Amino acid sequence: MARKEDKFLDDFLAYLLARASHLVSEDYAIVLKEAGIDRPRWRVLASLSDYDKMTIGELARKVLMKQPTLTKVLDKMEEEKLVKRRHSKEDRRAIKIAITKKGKEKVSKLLIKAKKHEKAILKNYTKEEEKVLKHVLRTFIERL
Amino acid sequence: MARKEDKFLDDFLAYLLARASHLVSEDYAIVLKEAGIDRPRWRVLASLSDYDKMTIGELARKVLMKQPTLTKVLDKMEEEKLVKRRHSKEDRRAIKIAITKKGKEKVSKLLIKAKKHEKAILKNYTKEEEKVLKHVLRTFIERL
DNA sequence: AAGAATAATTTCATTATTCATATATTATTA
DNA sequence: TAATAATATATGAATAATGAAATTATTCTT
Repeated sequence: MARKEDKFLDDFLAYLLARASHLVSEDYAIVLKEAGIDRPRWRVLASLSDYDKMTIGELARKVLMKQPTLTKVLDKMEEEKLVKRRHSKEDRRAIKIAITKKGKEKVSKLLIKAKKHEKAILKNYTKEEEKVLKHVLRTFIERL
Repeated sequence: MARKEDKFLDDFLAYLLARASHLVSEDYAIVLKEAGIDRPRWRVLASLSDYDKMTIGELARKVLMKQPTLTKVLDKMEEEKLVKRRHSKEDRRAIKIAITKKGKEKVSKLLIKAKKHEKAILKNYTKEEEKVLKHVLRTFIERL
């Protein structure tokens, strides 16, 4: 058996993505564990640090969870005072999720660590490679 | 709010990977559903189509599952006659998993469809972009 | 205003996942 | 070589995730 690329999986995009994603986020999971937070919560807080006051539906798409799953995560996070629920003014069916002060404090340190972690992972690649990688991933997300 | 890249998540590698991976594999899940197979089984069969007779531990790493999870998946797949267990000759603690004729038949059509699906996803990108993307992903996997 | 659609929640049954541990085997080492 | 450690897999119980309905409240369409 010669080159890896001759194998199906080692040249299969969906697999390369899944595996790379899995490894990268598993690697960062150590940081999360130290901070005493799990992945769903981290994702919610990180999302809210970009877009505060999303509806639950919007947030569910961002964090790659099903809506009923997210509802339950938010129940716990609300109890822990990391997020708040507010009825949307525009659409009173919808609920806007906002991050609390406590939530912001928790996430701000993690954001810095996350960026450091990413830098470490990308240090062996050129700026150009990083640019292509992120561009392609970003456009996948837009198109799919 | 200007560009997406100014947001944390939209420039955060782990998130871009997770989301792209999620979307790509969700898109292919339609094909799997039609074929009446679920993701764990598909991953096992696809892995075995490259490397037949892996031990359970090796396979678990390939398919991104914990060993106990995989053992249970294999129990079902063995019952369905998609795979076989054999004691390893070199190490009698270990068990080698082999794909059966039925398993091969099942997976061969899916491999073709998977490649088609990938081609469709990548059609908007240059060969060079595809090369960089896969190279970076592959080296993540090797290094992490 | 009626009916369809949407947002979120709740419930329930099913299935999956994890953790810790058990068993068998192999490797190490004193 | 006997004891100990390490490895590969299996198992069982506890926990969690998922999917599919049914529910409530609200908004949109005509």
